[in-house]
Amino acid sequence: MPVAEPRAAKTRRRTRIQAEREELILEAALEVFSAHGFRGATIDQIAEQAGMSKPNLLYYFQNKEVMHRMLIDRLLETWLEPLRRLDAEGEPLTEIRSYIRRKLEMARDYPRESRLFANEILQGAPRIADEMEDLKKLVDEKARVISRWIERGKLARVDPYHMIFSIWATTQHYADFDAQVCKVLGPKRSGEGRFEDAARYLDQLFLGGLKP
Amino acid sequence: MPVAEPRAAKTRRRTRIQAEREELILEAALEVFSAHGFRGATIDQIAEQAGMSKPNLLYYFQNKEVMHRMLIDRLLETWLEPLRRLDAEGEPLTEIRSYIRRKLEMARDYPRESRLFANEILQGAPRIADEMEDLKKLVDEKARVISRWIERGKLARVDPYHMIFSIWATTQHYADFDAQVCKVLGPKRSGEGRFEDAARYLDQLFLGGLKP
DNA sequence: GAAAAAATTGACCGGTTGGTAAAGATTACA
DNA sequence: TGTAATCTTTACCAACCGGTCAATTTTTTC
Repeated sequence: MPVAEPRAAKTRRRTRIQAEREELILEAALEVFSAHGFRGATIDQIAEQAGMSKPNLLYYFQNKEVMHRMLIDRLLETWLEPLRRLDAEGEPLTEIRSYIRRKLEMARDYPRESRLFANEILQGAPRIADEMEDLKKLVDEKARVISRWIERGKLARVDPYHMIFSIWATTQHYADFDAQVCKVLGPKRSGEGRFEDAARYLDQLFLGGLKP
Repeated sequence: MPVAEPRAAKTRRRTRIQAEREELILEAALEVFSAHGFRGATIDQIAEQAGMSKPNLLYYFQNKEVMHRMLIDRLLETWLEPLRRLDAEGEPLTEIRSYIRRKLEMARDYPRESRLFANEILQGAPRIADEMEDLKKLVDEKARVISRWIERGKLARVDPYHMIFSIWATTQHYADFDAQVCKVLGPKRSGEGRFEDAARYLDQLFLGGLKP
C-alpha cells in the first residue's frame, strides 16, 4: 500500500511533528520564494533552508505550488488587516494616518511577505485570481467610506482608489525596493531609522495633500 | 574553424541583418524577462517570441545574461532621463510636477521596462551593482537641488530622498502593479483613462503635500 | 556567378529540477 | 513491549534548460 499523504487523510488529525514541520517548511519557503520568485525558487533550496531532504519536504507538501498558494493565502489575511481596520466612524485624517503607519510597520516587519506578493502581482497575478476578487471587494467598500468622508468635507476631493494605491505604493516600496532604498540612502542612513524618516515624510505628504 | 561570434569580431562592422536581428531579440527578451523575471525566463521562450531557433539566437547573444544586462543598461539610460532633467533653475513645484508627469508617462508607455527593473530590484539587484552606483550619484545630486529649494522656502521641509522615493513608488506602481490596479478598478475604469486619473490625483497629493 | 562570409538549423550534451518509489527508521499507542 | 502508523532517506526518473557542434543554407562581395 502506498504511503498516505498526511494532508490527504480525511479525519486523521495532525500530529505534533506535522504541525512543527509544516511551519518550518513554510518559513523556509517564504524565505526562498520572496528572494527568487516562484519560478526562480527550487524545492531543493527550500528543503535545504528547512534543514531536511527534498522527498521529506514533499511528504508534507504535495508540490511547489501548494506551498506557494498556502503562503499567499496566509499573507493576504494579515496583509489586508490594516485596511479592514479603517474605521468609517473615526476621524478621517487620523484614520488615514494610522493606516499609513500600520502599512509602513508591516513593510518593516514583514518585508518577505511584501516581496512575495509583489513578485506575484508583477508577473500578472496568475496564481491568485480568487484572492484578488476578495481584495477588490474590500477596496470597493473602503473607497465608499472615503467618498463619504469627502462628501462631508473632511477630506480633499481626491479619487479614493488612487489614494489607496498611493498608500500601498509608498509604504510597500520600503519592503519591495529595499535594495534600492538602502543603496541610495548609503550606509549611514540605511539603518532601521529609515522607517522613522519615511513615516515622518509620509505624514507630511499625505496630511498636507489630503486635508480639505 | 569555428563560426565566429559576430560581436566578438574586432573591427568587422555590423551587418544589416545583425542590427535587425539583435533588435528583434532584445524586444522579445524584454517581453519575456519582464513577464517572468531572469530566472523564470527561458532562452527557448525568447527565441520563440523572436521567431527564431535557440541556436540562432545564441549566435547573436553569447548567453542569457548578456541579453539581460544589455536590456538593463538601455533601460536605465532612458529611465533616469526625467530625473536628470529636473532643473535647479526652474520653479520648484513646477519642476516636481513635470517630473511626476514624465515618470507617469513612462509607466504608461514603457511598463515592461519598469517591470524588468522592478524584478531585478525585488531580488536584491544582484546583477546591477555598478548601475546602482550611478543611480546613487544622480539622486545625491538632485537631493541637494531639492534641499536648496527648501532652504529658499520654495518647498515644504521634507526629506528629499524620501520625496524622490515616493515619486518613484507612486508612478511606477501603475506599471509594476498593473494587474492589481486593473483588477481593483474593475473593467469600467481600467482603460487608458486610469493614467489621467492618476496624474490628477498625484498632482493634488504632491502639490498639496509639498508646497511650503 | 563563384567564392567567401554570414546566418540558420537539427541533433545533441551535461547539469538541474520537480517529483516518485520503495525500503528503512522512528514515534505513538494498545 | 509489540506493532501499526508516521516519518525519513536513498536511489532514481523524465522533462527541462542553458549552451555547443557541425553541417547546411542564405547573403554578400568581387
